[in-house]
Amino acid sequence: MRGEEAFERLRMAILDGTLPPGAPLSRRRLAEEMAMSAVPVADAISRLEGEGLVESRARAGTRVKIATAAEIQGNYVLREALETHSARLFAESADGRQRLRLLAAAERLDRAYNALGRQQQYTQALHAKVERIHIAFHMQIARATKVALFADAVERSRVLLFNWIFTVSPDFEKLPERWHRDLAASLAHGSPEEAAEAMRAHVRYRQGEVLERFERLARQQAQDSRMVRGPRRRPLK
Amino acid sequence: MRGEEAFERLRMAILDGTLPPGAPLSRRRLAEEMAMSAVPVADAISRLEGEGLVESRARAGTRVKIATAAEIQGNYVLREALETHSARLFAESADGRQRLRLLAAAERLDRAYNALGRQQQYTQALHAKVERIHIAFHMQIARATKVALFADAVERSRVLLFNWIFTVSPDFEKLPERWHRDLAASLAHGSPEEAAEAMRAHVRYRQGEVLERFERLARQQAQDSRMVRGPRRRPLK
DNA sequence: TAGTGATAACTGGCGTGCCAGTTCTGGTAG
DNA sequence: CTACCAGAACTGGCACGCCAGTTATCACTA
Repeated sequence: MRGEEAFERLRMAILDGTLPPGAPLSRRRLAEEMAMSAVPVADAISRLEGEGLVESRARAGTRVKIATAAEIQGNYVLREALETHSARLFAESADGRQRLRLLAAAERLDRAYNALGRQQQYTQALHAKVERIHIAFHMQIARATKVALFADAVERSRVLLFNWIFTVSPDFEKLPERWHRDLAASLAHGSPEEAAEAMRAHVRYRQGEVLERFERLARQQAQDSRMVRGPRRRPLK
Repeated sequence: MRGEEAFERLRMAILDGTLPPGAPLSRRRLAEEMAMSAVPVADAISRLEGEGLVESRARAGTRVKIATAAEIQGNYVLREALETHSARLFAESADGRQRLRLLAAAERLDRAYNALGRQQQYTQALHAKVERIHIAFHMQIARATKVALFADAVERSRVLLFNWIFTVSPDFEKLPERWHRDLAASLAHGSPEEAAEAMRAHVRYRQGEVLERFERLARQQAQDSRMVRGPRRRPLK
């Protein structure tokens, strides 16, 4: 029971940005914060490591995983495979009610993104909120297939990027006005092939931009740490 | 170190059929067998549970997961998504050497299946050996993409079924003579679309048969356990 | 014989504590 | 100031042992 609680709380903290990539996860400190012993915390961390959310080096600390550009790239490849099939299955077999709900969800999601684009400045809290709606939209498609194993795989792949994407702040004002509404229309009214192709374009759409931002960020951070390696290493957090 | 060892050994034992679906995994017994304490074993089991290979109920025992028909079905859906994309990427970007190697691997794999079909009787050891070649063939396609995250996802989905499939013994003599050679030819010489469609057909090929066998097996086992529930429950192992 | 129930054996969850290895800190020498 | 290094502080891996809850056993009853 306590192990489950530790797992869920840590997972949530990573996903909502409370524990950003690179944040240290000390077994003892977390155990104290959650009012339990170190054992269930260690088990939770071990499971999170299995999901790829966390990285630990024996006796040298555990931190929230910092993705490499290659891993971001890989995540997009994986998602293209999963979500393209998800779209195909949706177009093949979703019922009328599911199609209508998807169109409505796309409407809400686009509104949220457009509102984000009109904000004066970027805040992670707002970004996190909209990304949660975004993930819900895609999960609505995946879950309509009624195949739990498949929907779970889609969710895991989304969750990985969901964490990583916080380290960049996209140009929200440049996103297409009808970004998801057009996608939803293809899924709801198009053939399976059209739905799959629409989703493929959708997944690929921001891949290049995100990758480029990540690489720039990684170069910058490498340079930062090289600069401080002269006199002394900086305490990471 | 010991935890890693426990994890790998248990994983291997599940995959090669030493621990078939339903086999009990007692923390203390395994710890004794592997000459370590219960902690690393518990951690390994926890991670295996995260991968879906094992199922544990608090204070009532842990066993190797017995798949339901719905999960088998879901596994095929997931694999269709992953492997279809895998095939597409292979056709798009594999180099000449990789294509030649794939054709050769298909040749070997078909020979192994044909040999299995000529065997007088089914033995699990032989089946396991051929299935390992089978999985290696598909991983050769996935790894050619050079996308680790994606190849790992393909492997995980394969591994799940790899365990479950042992509970049925297919009609090996009815398998197509050139089952994988034709697939490999499509991947090595066809367009990305042709490759994807060939893989789709390949994945779907035995899905129906496997599912039917599983359902029949499940019904039979349910009936068995209902019969012995009259006088006394049978010790499961 | 079949059914029942007390109980012994066993299960996974977890608290405590030690260990060897890594990282951080502050004092010292140049 | 900078470079260095010894020791303090902290890290994750693991052993041990207890606990509450589940399951198997077997004498006993009808």
